[in-house]
Amino acid sequence: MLRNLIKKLENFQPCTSEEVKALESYITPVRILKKSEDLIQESDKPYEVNILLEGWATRYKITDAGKYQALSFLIPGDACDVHITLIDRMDHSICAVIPSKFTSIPQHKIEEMYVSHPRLARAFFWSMLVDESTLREWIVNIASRQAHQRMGHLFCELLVRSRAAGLTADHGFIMPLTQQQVGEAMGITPVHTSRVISKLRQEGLITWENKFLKIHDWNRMKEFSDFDANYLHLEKADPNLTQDI
Amino acid sequence: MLRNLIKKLENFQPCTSEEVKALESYITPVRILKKSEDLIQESDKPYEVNILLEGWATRYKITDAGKYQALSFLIPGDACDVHITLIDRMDHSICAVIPSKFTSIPQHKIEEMYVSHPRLARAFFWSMLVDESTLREWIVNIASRQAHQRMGHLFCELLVRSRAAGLTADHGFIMPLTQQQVGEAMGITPVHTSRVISKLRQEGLITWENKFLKIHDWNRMKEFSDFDANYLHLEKADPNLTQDI
DNA sequence: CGATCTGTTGATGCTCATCAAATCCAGTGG
DNA sequence: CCACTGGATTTGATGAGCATCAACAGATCG
Repeated sequence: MLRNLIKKLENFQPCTSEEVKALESYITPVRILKKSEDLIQESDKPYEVNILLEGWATRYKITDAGKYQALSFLIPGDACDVHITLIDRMDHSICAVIPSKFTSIPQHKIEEMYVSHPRLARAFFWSMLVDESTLREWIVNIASRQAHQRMGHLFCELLVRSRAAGLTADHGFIMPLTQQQVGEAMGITPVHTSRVISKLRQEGLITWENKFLKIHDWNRMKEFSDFDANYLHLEKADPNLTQDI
Repeated sequence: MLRNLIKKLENFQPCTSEEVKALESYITPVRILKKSEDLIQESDKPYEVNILLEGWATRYKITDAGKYQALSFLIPGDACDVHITLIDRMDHSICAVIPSKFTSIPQHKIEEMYVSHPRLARAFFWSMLVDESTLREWIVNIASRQAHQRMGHLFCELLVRSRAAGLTADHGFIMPLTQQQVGEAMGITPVHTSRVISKLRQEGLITWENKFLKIHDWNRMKEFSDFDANYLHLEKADPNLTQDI
């Protein structure tokens, strides 16, 4: 059940079977969310560290002007910040983009983990650093690249992360987002998103059908999108994750 | 010497004199950086948690296309991620924008802190969550607000953070950045930055002279900029920090 | 006190938003 | 099984926001 999470953490360091067991003992019963249902909302008090088991989710905020802004996408194995319970109110919401299954680790189990399994705790800290690094790269992406590159960059990221979570091994992966949703992440309108994607298709860089996205020429796509996976901190992971295999 | 850092951490929870002493015992000798000198560069291995004592700094990245993108500004009292030493290579650089003084806490002292002063460690974790939240708000700011609001929002943030670090108490604060530098953060050119700022001045929202920025009408500025300080997580701090005092 | 950095202003063009309408598709109910 | 419905995507036309190029004024500094 925690397959993808463990696969992901093992990109930082191997997990012993004992650690896996400990992790399994921490988690709460599965919570199932329908499409478009919020897991937690801005201004809610967080009591546990959520983990996505199946499905896809998005972190988002809505501005006063009513604009919806996606902040990151969660894929199976992604966990929220281990220290999140320190804050009183969420500063953003998390929503299931398709029917999804979540579990969580309650606050007191986290503290138990610090003490009894510091190695495991470190793996979660690493994961948190990667999340933070990813936010920085999104700022770079949105602030300083044009829409075409920006979109390509997002697709590269999602491919590498899907590989790192053991969801795919080649250049295609399941991406159950609508064009509008990827546009909301990159700060462009659905209309422009459509134009950008049709351009990527014309260039022969991707195909995207039936929720399945395939990157045709990884090296050309990386160059086109100015993508460098350094920010995902997979230094200790299988180099194939970020290469043209 | 750690005055601003302690002031900042106390917005989360009070520090005992014993904790202050412990913190002081952890830190390394002061390192002085000249203007435009890098504290650490992308791809360097981090060995310690840096803390800015005096001056200003910026986190930044440079894209393949040669575009410089600022990712956040550091003011006195700001610390880098407590877990940063877990990663092998920095994903961004940090540069002094004016002559600045830094100190740091070495990796092994951090681990010592986890054990001997968990309360202190928690305050650092909180600070890290705020940094992450701030990155998310920057994404919202850059992706979904226009340049005028974006700039106003940045100024609001810097004022509240300056107050939270005990650097100012009213509506003015020292901001030693050039227009180009704030533009680099907001993803706009120096030319457009100049136009945006002259508009903010015309509207009577700010004055900015001799590195001193003053916000005239806090409530009007907040509304203009769609600024809501929730993301800085000052829930337990003095409410005046975010109000029109 | 020249040289360089910083800020200002004007003119022009590109990127992307907005408005509008048509097509395609999945899901629903009869 | 088919007609209906609402969402998702596509395409076209127009305009706003910001980039870019250029020139100049003011500030800063060795």
